Amino acid sequence: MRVLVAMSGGVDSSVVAGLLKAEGHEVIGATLQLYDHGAALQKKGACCAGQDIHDARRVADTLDIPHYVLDREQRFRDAVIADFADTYARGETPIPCVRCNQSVKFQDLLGLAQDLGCDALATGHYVRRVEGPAGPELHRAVDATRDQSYFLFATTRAQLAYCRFPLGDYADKAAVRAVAARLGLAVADKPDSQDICFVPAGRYDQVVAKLRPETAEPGDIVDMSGRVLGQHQGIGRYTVGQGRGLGLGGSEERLFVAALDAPRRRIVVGPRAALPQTSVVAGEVNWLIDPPRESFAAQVKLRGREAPRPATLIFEAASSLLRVELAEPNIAAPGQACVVYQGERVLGGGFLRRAAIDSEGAAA
RNA sequence: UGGGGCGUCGCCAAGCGGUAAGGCAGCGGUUUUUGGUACCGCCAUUCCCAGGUUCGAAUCCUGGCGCCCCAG
Repeated sequence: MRVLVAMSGGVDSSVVAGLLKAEGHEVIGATLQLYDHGAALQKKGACCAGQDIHDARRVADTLDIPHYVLDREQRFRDAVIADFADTYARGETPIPCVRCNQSVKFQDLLGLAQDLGCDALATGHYVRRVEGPAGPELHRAVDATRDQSYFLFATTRAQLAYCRFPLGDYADKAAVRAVAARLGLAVADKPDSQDICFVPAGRYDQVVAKLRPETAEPGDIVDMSGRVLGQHQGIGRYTVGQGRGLGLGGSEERLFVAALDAPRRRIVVGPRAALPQTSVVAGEVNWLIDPPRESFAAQVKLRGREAPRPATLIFEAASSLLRVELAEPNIAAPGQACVVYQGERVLGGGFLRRAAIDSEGAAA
């Protein structure tokens, strides 16, 4: 088949291109230029700009496949970076990787693939696409430590049907690197990417502040009864559940961010034990199954690095809200993803909405 | 300017003559396609200042300085 490979310039997507080529497919490589060259060059381990574009091109040359570079800076700014800042301004915590997957990757790039007459779009994500009785299913990667299914919950069923994720079955990253080496790819030993790709210096509160200055304005840090404990230097530097960076000393018990009150620029803090919630609500829900009509038991993952945990869910079709009752109370940060799993399979998910504590917890 | 109390790391706080606990904050790191969580490491040669007593004091004495409280 003819397949378009999203090549970031990193090891993973390079190996995907190499594997598909070796399997005899007609492979076309595409790399998106998403943000400023100059800034990106300062940073190691980023993707989608500068050096990475060169790396992708080198790999394409090595594999002898056509390679296209598409300038999508404007689109990326609008769909990912702006949302990133806006979300902080609302007092929530964004997941840029999900927004990026939702827009430039699985919409734009997928559209390009179709325009080029491709049969599929392949990426280097660590997830598995499993053929089930009712069509393709999205499953967690074999290597649980690298699984990226959390970031792909918003993928539509149509997108999933068209996508391929060859790395989901690999035991670990070392195995992937071994393939890169075997194929003679120059990026075999390239460091893994990490952090947010579009923030060169690793200080993204500054990036956010440039777009939404109010996120860097000082405000009160209050306890759950509204008592002022100190000052913060901008709501954009915090997320619910965070313990560091508050600068509040003197207490015996550590204090964590319980809620962000954007309108009043307040940060509500409390002891860790006061943070977990039993009920959470998610919006912008996407289902990879037929939308459930009745409540059901499953597992949910509320943060990228935690394991899915048992919960009972009910989807309100009318309001398109997913209501979740957690078996074990957990900390939920508005803006983060609430991904629904059934064992290894991703059933769907949404973005966490703010809970009552946000408006009531910090009574004046 | 009578009486009482206190001054130990940014904050809280052990120590009561034997050569500075701990917690919080902070810093660094590990982990990680989101700076959460978690975990690891670092963090007062010095105890408000100056003398003195002692082999030896943050711990005892004297004098300052600075706070706080009760009286006026």
